[in-house]
Amino acid sequence: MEAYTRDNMADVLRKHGINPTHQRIEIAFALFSRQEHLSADQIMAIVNLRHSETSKATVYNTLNLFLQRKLIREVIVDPSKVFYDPNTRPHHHFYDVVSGRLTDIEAGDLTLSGLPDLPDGVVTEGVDIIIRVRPQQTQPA
Amino acid sequence: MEAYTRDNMADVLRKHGINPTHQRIEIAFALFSRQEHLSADQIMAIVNLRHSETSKATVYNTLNLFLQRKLIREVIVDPSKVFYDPNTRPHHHFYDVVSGRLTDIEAGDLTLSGLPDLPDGVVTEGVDIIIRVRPQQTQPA
DNA sequence: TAAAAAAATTGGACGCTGTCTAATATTGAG
DNA sequence: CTCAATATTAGACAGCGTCCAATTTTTTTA
Repeated sequence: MEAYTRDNMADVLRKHGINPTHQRIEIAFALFSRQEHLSADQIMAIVNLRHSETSKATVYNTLNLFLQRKLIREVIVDPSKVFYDPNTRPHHHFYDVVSGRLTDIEAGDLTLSGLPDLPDGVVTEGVDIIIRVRPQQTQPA
Repeated sequence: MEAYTRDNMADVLRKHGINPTHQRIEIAFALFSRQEHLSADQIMAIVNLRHSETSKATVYNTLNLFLQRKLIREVIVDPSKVFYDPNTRPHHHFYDVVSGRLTDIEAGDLTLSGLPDLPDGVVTEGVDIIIRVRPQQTQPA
């Protein structure tokens, strides 16, 4: 899988049982071609750059559909908005609390030990690890 | 430090450089006496149980002040609301995605190894680890 | 203590993110 | 092509959190 084109995005959608409509292809293409963490409003802005063709409702419908079908993940780090992440391999995040920028940490090398047993009757759905960072700076007094 | 009373909450506030007003004491008492993760609206409900005396603006002002002064922490797990956590010792969380319940994981026993170096020019502000769990259940087809 | 200054609180308007609904448009099957 | 199923839409709406200017409370000063 080298380049992301609108055509192979359609295939990816089909493989996940999603009917590839224009809007869905554009939204998927926005996320996958950039390989970035984007918020819903950023995605809407990108998709409507040339001519407005996708409504807010469709952006949210589509992102939630992609989430359900596990085509993308959501990243909850900012209290005011969700980010959508086209990388579904196991990984974690640096979060720059000043700029709001998210950076991936590959999960490969990373181990978490000493976790207590899960409470009874529950199963793990996922593990989110977020390293919050800020630009090093001479602190104001 | 055994019991949390309104009187010793005032001391705690003073120790953190916060002027202990009625409203601030009630809000701190709500969080510390319960040792639970509460959202702003839950805190407002608790504080106004007997007679309404604290406005929404004050609840938010106060929680943000407590955060600044590092009296409490915020926990960002639910896209729709922030939880406030009176436990500032290093620890992490189980989050039941169905009930929304948060449970502490003491950081003591827990180690994270294999972290890549920080990006240049940034310093760590904190590490959040969230284990998302759901009640074990025969899955509907 | 009284008077003045500083700090905190307030209601309500507001903005933003995300959901919902009912109407319309598009798609796909036969 | 026709019909049914699916997707999209605009706009109303709801919830969380912020902001503002006016008021109240607290602290300072004398």
